[in-house]
Amino acid sequence: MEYPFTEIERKWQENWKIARLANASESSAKPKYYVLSMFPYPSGALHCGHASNYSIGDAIARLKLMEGYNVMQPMGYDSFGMPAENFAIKNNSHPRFTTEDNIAIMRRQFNRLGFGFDWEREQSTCRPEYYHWGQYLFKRMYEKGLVYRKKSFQNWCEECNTVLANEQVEDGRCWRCGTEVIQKDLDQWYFRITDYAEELLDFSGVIDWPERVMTMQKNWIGKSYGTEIHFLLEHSEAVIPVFTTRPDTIFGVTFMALPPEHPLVQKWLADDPENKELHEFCHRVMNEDKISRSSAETTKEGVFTGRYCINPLNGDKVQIWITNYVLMDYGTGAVMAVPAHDQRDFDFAVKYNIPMKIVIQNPEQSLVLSQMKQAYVEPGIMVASAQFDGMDSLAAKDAISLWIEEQGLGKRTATYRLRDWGISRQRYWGNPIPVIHCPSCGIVLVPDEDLPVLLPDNVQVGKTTSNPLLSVPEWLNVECPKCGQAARRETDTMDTFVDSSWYYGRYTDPHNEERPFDPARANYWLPVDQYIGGIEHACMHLLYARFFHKFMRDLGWVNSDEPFARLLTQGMVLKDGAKMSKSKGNMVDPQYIIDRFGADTLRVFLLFSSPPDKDVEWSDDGVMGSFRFLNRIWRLIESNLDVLKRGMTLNADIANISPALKELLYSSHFTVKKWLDDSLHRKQYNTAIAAVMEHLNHCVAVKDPASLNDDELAVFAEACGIIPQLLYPFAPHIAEELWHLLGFESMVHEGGLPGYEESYLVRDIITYVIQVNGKLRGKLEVPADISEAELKSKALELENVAKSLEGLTVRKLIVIPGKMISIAASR
RNA sequence: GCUCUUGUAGCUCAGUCGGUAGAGCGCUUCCUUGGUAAGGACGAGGUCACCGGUUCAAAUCCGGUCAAGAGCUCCA
Repeated sequence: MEYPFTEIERKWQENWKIARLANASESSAKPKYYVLSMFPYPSGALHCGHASNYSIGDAIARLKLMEGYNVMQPMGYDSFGMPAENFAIKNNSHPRFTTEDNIAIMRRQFNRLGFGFDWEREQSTCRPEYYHWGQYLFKRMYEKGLVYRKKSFQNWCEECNTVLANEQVEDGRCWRCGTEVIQKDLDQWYFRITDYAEELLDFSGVIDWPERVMTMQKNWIGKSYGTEIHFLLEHSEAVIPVFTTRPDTIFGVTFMALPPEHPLVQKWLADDPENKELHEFCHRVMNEDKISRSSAETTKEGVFTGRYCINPLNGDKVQIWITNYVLMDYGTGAVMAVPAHDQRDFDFAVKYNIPMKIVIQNPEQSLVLSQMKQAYVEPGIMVASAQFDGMDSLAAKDAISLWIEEQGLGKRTATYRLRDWGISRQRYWGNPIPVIHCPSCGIVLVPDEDLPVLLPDNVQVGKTTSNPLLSVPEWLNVECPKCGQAARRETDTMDTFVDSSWYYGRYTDPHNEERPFDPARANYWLPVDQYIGGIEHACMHLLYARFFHKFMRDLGWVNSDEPFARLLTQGMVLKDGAKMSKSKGNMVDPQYIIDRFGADTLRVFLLFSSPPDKDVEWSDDGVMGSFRFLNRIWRLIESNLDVLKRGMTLNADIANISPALKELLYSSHFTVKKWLDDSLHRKQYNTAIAAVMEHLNHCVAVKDPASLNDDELAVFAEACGIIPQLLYPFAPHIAEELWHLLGFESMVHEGGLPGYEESYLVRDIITYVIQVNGKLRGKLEVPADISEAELKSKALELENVAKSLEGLTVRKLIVIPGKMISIAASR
């Protein structure tokens, strides 16, 4: 007989709704706990990955509910973006409709899984009530000087008429239409995230983040310390600032490497239209897509400009080359090349026959220029470096930097790998940037009272090759809010990562019509106590959200430094070792599992199969195992209901119970202790569930409970009675039903966390293991209060022990209390 | 190339302070049963990837090797 999961799950989902279990309010005497799982893109029917991720969040939410917190667990949808637009094109519909349809499907399935989401706080980023405040934030950011427009080269597809992200360029061609991608100099909107680079490196404001994620962010931001030095252009006033992390090699500079985009290069090109070689080279390099351009495999190339600059330290004349391996947007966009001590410069110098100069000698084996096969990048002894000769190169770094500063030739500084965040997208389905372009006033922000700039509905998605917004004249053409002249709206929309950078704040005050959220309400809930999501967001979403939070803090809207105090990065659901995906055809439909075995079975399977931060390997047998586990629990309690109800009214006198029941008593208390530790502190729900399984085995081992005496019955009833509580975070429906069957009027979480008695964890008979020279030689069952002397003599008397000690002298006898005796013996 | 993670039963994974190698699934045998993709009992199955070190004692600590996976990789 299968337990009636369908009725049970429907019943308790209804009861929770009536009791408003998931609806959080700020007026509570309990301490708050904000559990948040990263919101999904509304793709329609849930897949196993959703079920798995949100099972973790719900387990945490329910644990905290039991623990007595005022828990908020909201849910929403990251509904703007290309996938939604493309989905609508494919289905010949409008993204607004397809998105809302999908949301309805997902909400229904979330409810079928029994997740305790506060639907009164639901957000969807494509709704005007939400994106209104994204525009408002954009404006505040603009006012703070954190938004700017910059012309820069972008991957551009002529056919689609849009900018492509780096990952949308495949072999130099557009991923959608296959058109060759060109680089186009475009005006794009940027957020000045680099202003916060330093602070984003500091994680002292978080409580518990995976080391891995923090390392990834630190690497991504990539702070490097170095020195900025100014090289003077020969026969000119112009200065070329360079950034280097190796000031100790400055005396070895033999050429200057500039990218074609460098302003000086651009000026020379304009001044010298006849120089074909230069023009052709620059044109070719600039039109290469960024991926292959910045790949280490790309062959280094360059052209000599015929110009020189002067090394400020030794007055050397330095050739200036235009190259394809220097990036305009890192450091100062110029590299002082030291071929003898940098592999990239070495490769380039060899190819173009540029001289090299050794300025750091290998103390092990002297370098000889003509014999060098690669650059010498290790530390060494300074040579050919004027007053620094003979110094250790590591010490020379500081000495030279100091000298440069004293001479006013430059300064010590740090550079970051992190770039400003380009947020412009030439697509329809995104949040419109609230800007109007006026021929006389220039860039004018849309006044707050005119927000939100609504996305027009009457576009024909997919019918135009360019941004569909360009084809809506009544939307596009407006009066300038300042001067009233005819003006045009900005047609770029914002990167969807902007929408997801502050949604956690909107949940705290979801219906505010005056502002994104009321600081008082936000500060009640924030920071998010537990955030849950995939590690793929380590350097994107999680970094952007931290940036936004710090910005909002600087505005005085929030009083915390970090948005997410604790972070859990969950694993994926795999099948046959690979991620479940439509293209692989290895999808499992969670709805089928829910219909056939129930939501509780699915949740238990997903949580039991591995720790939350590791991947789950899908297994039909594993699902069956979870289902059987719940059925065994059901039978245990349901078939002994009358006995159990009576037993729960009794108190046990442990002097009066059999050894078997004593073991059960131990199991109850040990299991609760382990469960509390696993679920609450270690967040290892798999082992917490395994502990319940083991405990269940002990309960089931009690045959014929009706024949137990009253003291034993009390122990048995306690052992069975804790199971609903232990099950609640993972399988809440069956837990509530069993709790209810046992006669409780309340809901499980109102019973609080289960407790244990330390005194029941002490056993009065202890099994000692005896080792002789590290080998197991015997076992000894003794009372717990035995004296050490007696224990030792008993151990030595054991037949096997005595035999293995024959002819040997005991050198050492170590007693590990409560566990074992180790005897070291030799001749 | 660099960094990190993992390697334990057929499978998925536990193993806390170094102290008797464990759960679930699967498997063997048996019992129950004309509601069975069911229930119950007993059991088998491990060189803890490999080599070395520390220790009375190593899956656990240290060093090395191998294998698998992930991230970064012209960042001056």
